[in-house]
Amino acid sequence: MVQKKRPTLYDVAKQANVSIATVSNVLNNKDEASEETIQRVNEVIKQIGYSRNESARSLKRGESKLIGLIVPDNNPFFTEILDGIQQECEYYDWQVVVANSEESEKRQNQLIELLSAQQVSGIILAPVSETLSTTKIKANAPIVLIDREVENVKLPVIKADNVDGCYKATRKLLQNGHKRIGLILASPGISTTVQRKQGYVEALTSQNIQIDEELIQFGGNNTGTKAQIDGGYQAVIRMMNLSSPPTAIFATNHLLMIGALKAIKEQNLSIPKDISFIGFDDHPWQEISSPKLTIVSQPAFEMGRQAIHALHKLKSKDEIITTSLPLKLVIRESCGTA
Amino acid sequence: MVQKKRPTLYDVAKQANVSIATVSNVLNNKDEASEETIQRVNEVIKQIGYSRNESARSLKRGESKLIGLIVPDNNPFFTEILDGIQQECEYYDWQVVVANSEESEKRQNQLIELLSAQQVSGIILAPVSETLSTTKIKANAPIVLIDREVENVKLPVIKADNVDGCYKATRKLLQNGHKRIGLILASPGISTTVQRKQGYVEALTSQNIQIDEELIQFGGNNTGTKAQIDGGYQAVIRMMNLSSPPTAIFATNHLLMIGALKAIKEQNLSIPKDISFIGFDDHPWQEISSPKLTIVSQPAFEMGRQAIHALHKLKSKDEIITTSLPLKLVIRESCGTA
DNA sequence: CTCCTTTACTTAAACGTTTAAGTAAGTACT
DNA sequence: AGTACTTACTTAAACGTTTAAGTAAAGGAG
Repeated sequence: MVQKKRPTLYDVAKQANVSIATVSNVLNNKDEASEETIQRVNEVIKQIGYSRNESARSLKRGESKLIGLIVPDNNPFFTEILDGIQQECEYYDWQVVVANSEESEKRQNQLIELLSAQQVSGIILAPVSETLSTTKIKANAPIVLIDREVENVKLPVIKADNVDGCYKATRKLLQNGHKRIGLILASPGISTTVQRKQGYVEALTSQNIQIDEELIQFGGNNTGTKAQIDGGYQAVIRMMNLSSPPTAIFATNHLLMIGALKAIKEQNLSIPKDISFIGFDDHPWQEISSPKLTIVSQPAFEMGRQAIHALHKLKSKDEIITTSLPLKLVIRESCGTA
Repeated sequence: MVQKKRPTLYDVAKQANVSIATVSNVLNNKDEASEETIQRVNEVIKQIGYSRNESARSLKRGESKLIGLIVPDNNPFFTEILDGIQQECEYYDWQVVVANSEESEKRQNQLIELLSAQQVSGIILAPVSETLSTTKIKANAPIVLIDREVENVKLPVIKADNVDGCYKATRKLLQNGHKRIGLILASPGISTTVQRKQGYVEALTSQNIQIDEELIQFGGNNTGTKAQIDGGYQAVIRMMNLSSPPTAIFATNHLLMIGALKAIKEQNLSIPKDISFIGFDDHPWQEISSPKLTIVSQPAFEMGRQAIHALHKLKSKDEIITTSLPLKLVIRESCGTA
């Protein structure tokens, strides 16, 4: 694979009869060259097809034009976040390196290292654990947390208002007369789980309904699409086997929801006649599901955008922005009355 | 944002009482140091937490440990490809920069430039147009095409066997007695569209059935999820308004399929009783759709893996690998008899 | 006319690696 | 003992930028 050598500042400088410093100044709009020279240099650049060697620049500057994104998996929620990040990065002329921690803290910390070694300008991190080892947050790039928070760590975080979103969903079911509402949660160790449970609990207690721990099932101790779906499936099976099964179910993430719906279908229960249902995350296929599902919808794209925004503020003004974006309850056809 | 300066080779060298060259050799397993020195250097590295400045290395080597992935959008198919790419990159110690061309050739070529400037070791490209401008394939990084091919370009390409896959799907419908089969295609300008149409045409002509161009509808001239879904929707509407509407429909990508199903539902047609249906791409939610859909399934993850493999072969042996992976027809419940 | 400032540059060092070339000591062979 | 090879290093240059410091010429103020 023979690759032509890319032209350098020297090539441009020679052709334009100036020093490399001048070319560099022109490239960086330093306004220290005459209009005429700027013109000439730019012409040569275009003519010989010069573009900057970013490795050299990064070396000198101590910072590349890359930002890192670390997600625990590539599910559609994080893909939508990536979308938002990419759009916003365009403005800052950043490129995104995506890495997958696979819900492993060890891997996550390796990735922070690897990205730091690339001299990334910043890292957007959806952390896997509740506690980020303090050694690691000294990574040599600024970090913004997304989706999930960690305790005792002073970092910007862009998250959804899980408590409120799940409060609203649960209240909706309560308003429809449900008293026994099954809650399906993901892994206990992450902040979103804690907060989603909290919203559920607050809604019930505000109506003086006792919490029945049997109705709260964790379905996401394992990683991987299949495992998560199965977690949701098993959670429903367990609930429906209770002496007094729920009349409504709230699944608090997308994969859990799919598994839950599968179990409901297999049990020959019809939504919303036999059981009411609220799911999580809106996706195109829901337009054709029947019944159309009432869901809690997350502003994933916007979260991505805001994360970049927060990263920029952190870098330029040392400002720590923490944003909690509202969750929307999209009411469709899956909630009946008890 | 005060960042501690990262330790360099010098820091390691000083502490270990050797020259930076020796440290470098140890780091790169050059086997030119005594066992004792290797030990000592490695200890110092761990102790002071040294890790290589990849910008400096890239500058010297003329190549970074990054590879670029350019996709036309972030739909789940490409996300699964990314998954495969990431898994395989682990082995080569590469990281992935993902960029979105938004189906724009201009943007795509900009991105090739930008990635080249990052000194990427290679680029995996799902090209937007049938013809890649020849100037551009001279990018200073080796390129492997994925999913789509372009004419007259000698590059490795990892694709699905679209002709065969769509032949099989169409034949299935023919075997079930359907004679008027509606085909919904994406944008005419990409190779996958051409090939999927070809598979359909071959299946029909092998049964001596005349092609009715009215039954071949393009739904994907526009970019964006909504637009694609709408394209599938409109395609069905147009078909069903024909004097002699189809008795079966084959939608050749995921978003088109969702739109098509939406239209079918709105027309109060029931699958497979009133109309038979074959879709594209398998995703978790299909487990809970009713009826369960017969679909053509793409090995996206494997395509990602193979792309990295092909890239490596291209770089190390200058070998141009072209792979056409089989498409699988997953038969479920959406095909009835005519 | 002299001095000062501004403009439009140039020079050269530095960023942190890799690597070719050099070296000094030890071992092996004749 | 002399030569040749091996081992285990070191030295120094180079990769392509950015940028602080320097400079020469022109313009303006007094």
